[in-house]
Amino acid sequence: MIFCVEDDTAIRELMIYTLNASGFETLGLEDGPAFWKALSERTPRLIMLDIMLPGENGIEILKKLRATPATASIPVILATAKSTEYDKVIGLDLGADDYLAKPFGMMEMISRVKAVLRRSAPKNDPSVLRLGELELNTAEHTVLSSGERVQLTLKEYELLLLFLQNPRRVFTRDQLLSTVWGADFVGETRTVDVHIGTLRTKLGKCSAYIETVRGVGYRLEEKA
Amino acid sequence: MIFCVEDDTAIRELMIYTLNASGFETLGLEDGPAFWKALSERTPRLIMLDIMLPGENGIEILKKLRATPATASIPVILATAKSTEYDKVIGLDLGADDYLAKPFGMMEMISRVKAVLRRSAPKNDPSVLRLGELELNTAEHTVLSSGERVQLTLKEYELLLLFLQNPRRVFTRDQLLSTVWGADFVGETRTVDVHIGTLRTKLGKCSAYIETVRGVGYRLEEKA
DNA sequence: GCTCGCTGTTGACATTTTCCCGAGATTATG
DNA sequence: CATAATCTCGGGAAAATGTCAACAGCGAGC
Repeated sequence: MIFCVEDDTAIRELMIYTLNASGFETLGLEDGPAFWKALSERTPRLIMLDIMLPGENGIEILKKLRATPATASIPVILATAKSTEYDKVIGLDLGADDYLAKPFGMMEMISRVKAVLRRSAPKNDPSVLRLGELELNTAEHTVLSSGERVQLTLKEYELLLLFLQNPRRVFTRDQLLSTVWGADFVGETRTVDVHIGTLRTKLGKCSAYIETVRGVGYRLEEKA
Repeated sequence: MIFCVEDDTAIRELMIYTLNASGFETLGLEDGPAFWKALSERTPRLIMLDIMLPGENGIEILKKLRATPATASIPVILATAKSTEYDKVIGLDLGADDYLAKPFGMMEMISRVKAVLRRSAPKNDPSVLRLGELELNTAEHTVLSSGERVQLTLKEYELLLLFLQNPRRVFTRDQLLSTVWGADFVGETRTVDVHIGTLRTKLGKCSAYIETVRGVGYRLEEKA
């Protein structure tokens, strides 16, 4: 998820359209209040931040972000029409990760977005999959249920990974067997039941997320 | 140490002068051969790379740098007079960390250098790595476990270094082999087990930090 | 040039953990 | 309430890992 903070609707829509077309889920925000509200609900991988905003300007927002530990490491690309060198210096010394001077081409924007994401990948993108209170980290191979670390065996982990990669999708036992165990696996479909069982036990509270679809298979879904 | 690769002597001297004045030790190189020779003797924290060079151009140099594990993570700032969007795209997509279009001001250059160094600092800089009661000093090539000096062999040291540089991250045996032993190593993955074993023995108390992830590999983590 | 000692590698074997399957218990559905 | 599907339990099998010891390669020092 990328946040795009830009007050000019036409530019914002163009940016969002382009980012989406490049495969980035994007949320457009038109000013400071909208941005802070969105930030309280989710954490973006990257923030495109216009300096010239009505009310609170981009520089102030960037300062606050950097001063807060929880948001200090979110990459920020500053975008603005004030392309004098002075402003570039100010922006970069505040800890912006990159800078775009208007008018900028959409191709360049995408390139810079990719470059910044690539740089920050090792730190900020530990490949975390989340659903409700469930969290799975592929880099660390760890799973948290309601914030608590859960020890899973390989098969349990791979099952959960598959479910988290395809939330709400129903998998038959055969599909699970061929995906997790391998296409050449020969054995009972009961094996799946057993592992689902142990997985549920270990997940505790979050076990409710794993839903049995009678006569079909299983599905992962966040319960209200 | 910053490498400044630029064929125009006047510009190169100006850049070196400014970087030095800002407290950065700088080495100027005028072309590809001079650069590769210098690189073989020392590893810079940052490379300022002109795209337009006689002979081997900057893009080619950047490609080679990124393709070699030992140099892949050295930050590179591309500098060039070819400020068309096309070239920016090429440069950034190749993994340049930033881009300077000539003519650029020296203030902006310094700002970008600082910004890039700040971003890469956490990865490239520290000479002392710590995790819980474990301490590794890359400058002295020493390791302390619970305050006591531990004598490690080269492979053990390099394994521990890799783990400390990526705490909590899981490495498969193959990843460890290709990173520590080299991509061209041919041999059993068992070798890793044995070294992990000796490493654990030597680390004493801190051996508990090295966690086995069954079916996957190993991970370094501080236990609660 | 030779030996000694250390590092790194490998195979064999021990140990631990995970996995699979059968069968009875339990639950949803109509 | 009957039926079919699913859940659960425990033992034995299989796989992964830990450990040990032998051997090769290399450099230091004599």
